[in-house]
Amino acid sequence: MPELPEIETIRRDLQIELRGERLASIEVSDRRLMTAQEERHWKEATLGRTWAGFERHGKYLIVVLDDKSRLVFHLRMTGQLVVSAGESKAKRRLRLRFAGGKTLDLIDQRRFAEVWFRAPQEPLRTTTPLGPDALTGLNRDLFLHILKRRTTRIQPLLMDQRLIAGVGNIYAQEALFKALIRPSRPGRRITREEGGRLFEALQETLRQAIDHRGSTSRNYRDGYGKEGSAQTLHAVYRRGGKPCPRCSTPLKAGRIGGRGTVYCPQCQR
DNA sequence: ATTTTCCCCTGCCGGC
DNA sequence: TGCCGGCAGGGGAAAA
Repeated sequence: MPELPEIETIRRDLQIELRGERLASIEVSDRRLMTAQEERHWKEATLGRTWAGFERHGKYLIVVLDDKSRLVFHLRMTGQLVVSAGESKAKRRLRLRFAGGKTLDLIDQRRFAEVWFRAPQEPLRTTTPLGPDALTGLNRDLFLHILKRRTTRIQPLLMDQRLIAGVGNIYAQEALFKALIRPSRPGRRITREEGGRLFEALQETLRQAIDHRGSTSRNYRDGYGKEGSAQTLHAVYRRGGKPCPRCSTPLKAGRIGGRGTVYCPQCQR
């Protein structure tokens, strides 16, 4: 569910709410999240530590503690990180309490979210090596270089975290619509002009979504537990059969790489 | 090498 | 109203 704009929104919220806060307690209520041994290790290493930095790479959220150790979060499909002033009855997999009285809950309907602890000098070791961040690590030339000579279709290519980090199904579809390119086009068949257009479309799509605090179609919530409004901008995502906002032709729904995709057969070539 | 299928989970939605 | 299959935004492993 959450892609780059959603994680960025949560990152900013947590930075405002939790920077300088000291971790006072850890309650794990889903053993699938970490073993008892890992929980002991977390407590030993992080209790009493101050939360100093809030970073993001792609869809990973990275909290830096005062000793430079890090807590790494990946929310997968339905994870939420929600700060509350004190009490909250939310069903959660993890609850962190801070000395100042605030609470951070990891809420996660489908229980796919993951968390890791990383010691100060330890590499991040994300599950796969990540490509450059789609917002902060890309430029036009690098983007064109990534597309060049790749036979893979453009939509799964945009979503491949090893190549570009942060883009998921929603924003890949929206950027392709904005750039008037079909999701099924092989990367190598994208011209320089189209590639430049797609790069700009992707940047704009991500920035606008951040400005709207992310897309809530179902599960996503920001760091305060509130919905985003970027879903109001969606032109194609989950709109199969509905009229294209540009030409009114019915949008076409299909599957690419085992994932749903929607595009305008008239506008996107 | 690339692409598809299946799986990890839970809940929702549409169709019957 | 109730049941059931299909589907969901992530991502990895295994199979094709």
